[in-house]
Amino acid sequence: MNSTDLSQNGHASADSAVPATTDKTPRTSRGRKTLRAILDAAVEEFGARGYHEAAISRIAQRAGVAIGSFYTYFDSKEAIFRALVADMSAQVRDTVGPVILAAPDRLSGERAGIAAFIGFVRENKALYRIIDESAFVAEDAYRKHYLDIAQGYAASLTEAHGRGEISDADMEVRAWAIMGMNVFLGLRFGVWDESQTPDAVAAVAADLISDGLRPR
Amino acid sequence: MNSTDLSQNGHASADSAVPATTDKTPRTSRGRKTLRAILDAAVEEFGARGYHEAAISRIAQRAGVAIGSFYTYFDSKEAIFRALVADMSAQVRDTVGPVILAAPDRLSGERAGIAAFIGFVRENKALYRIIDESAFVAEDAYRKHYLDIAQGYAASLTEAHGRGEISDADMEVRAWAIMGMNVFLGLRFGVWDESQTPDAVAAVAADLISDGLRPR
DNA sequence: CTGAAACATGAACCAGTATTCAACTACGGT
DNA sequence: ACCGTAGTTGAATACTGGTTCATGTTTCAG
Repeated sequence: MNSTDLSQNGHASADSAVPATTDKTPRTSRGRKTLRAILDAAVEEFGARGYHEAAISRIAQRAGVAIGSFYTYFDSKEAIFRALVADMSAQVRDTVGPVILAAPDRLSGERAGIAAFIGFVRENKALYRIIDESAFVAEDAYRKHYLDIAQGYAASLTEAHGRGEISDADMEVRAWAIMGMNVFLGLRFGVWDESQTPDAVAAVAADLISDGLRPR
Repeated sequence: MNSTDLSQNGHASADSAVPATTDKTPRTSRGRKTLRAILDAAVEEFGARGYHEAAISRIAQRAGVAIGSFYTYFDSKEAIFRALVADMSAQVRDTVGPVILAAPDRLSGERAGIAAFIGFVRENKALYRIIDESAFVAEDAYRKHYLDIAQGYAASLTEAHGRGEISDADMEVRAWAIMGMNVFLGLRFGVWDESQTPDAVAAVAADLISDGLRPR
């Protein structure tokens, strides 16, 4: 269910006379198992109730541990939330990115990417409740998430242009435009309503991205 | 700064043996002035700190009234937030909609619409902190906002297709795609960074919508 | 086996703040 | 000028839930 480190001490501190932010990484396998349980419970809880309605006590309960144990692994409610944001962010990139690159050309890649994203969303409904809500809870993490994706996206669009696969224009603006498209389609046709197949939605969207609205 | 009713009693109740939800609409000009002050203060407070960090006491302070006065006009924190969501929602529609329709044809309308939206966002930075956060505070209001816009958008796209101005495809998907585009561009180039002109961004986005990425 | 480090426990603490309410003042029609 | 209604006030109330901590248990290297 997760993929990256999930550590909260982003900066691996070496110097430390004062106990710094005590390292909370588990050292035994029992610890790792408990951490995993807390993390999974947190995704459920935040996903179901959102950040502010979510309660540490309830996360602990879902995980089957005492409240105190939560604080053995995380410094605060915000800390675990940030860890989840970083993790989900990586998951999205690791899931959708490769799909786009694997396509024979950029235009078909876009289509596959949208379908993959919608599919991912359906399997991970908590995504919006975590990443999007981070805009109001941990704005820096939110910005980093989209800025990182947009940057990578713009770079690969520029490459595609170099290969003559797409026309020229400001790739950053395009990256943000396409990203927004994906996010909204994911919300509407991934979270709110699953009556259409991801492929059907992706086909329409990819067509829009490829050829625009202008009649043939 | 506002535009619609802002009443919280959406359903104008006529029958009422029990004082129902006491009508809080101001009756005197003094009352209207105070309400206005509270509303403006609330936009500031919510805009600056987000829903949960915002405090009624602080809104009252900003408005220069006592806490009790707040409750003379609103039943709760959520009530005023919902009123603001509805109001901003209407403002966006009333600002951007006409711009699109005023254009000679749909494609140039899209461009003008995007520019208008980014411009609006720059003048109303609290927009995202209110409408987007409503997804986590008053989800029904959030859904209504986007569902309403998308519906109107899809309908007008269908008309444009009828006039032969745009190609055929699922207009609802297209509406959501374009809406997402706008929202993200507004956030990135309206709220986060104003180094580019709305027109420049709109030009790139409109070009994408009109002709797609495919090279000429 | 053994002791120190890891880990677990949950009652108690505490800070923040939404909401209430009883007393008071200004307004506007007559 | 007078009175009922609208509006104002802010201290007190009530409650929620994040965080701490002293105590107890498990793990594991030596």
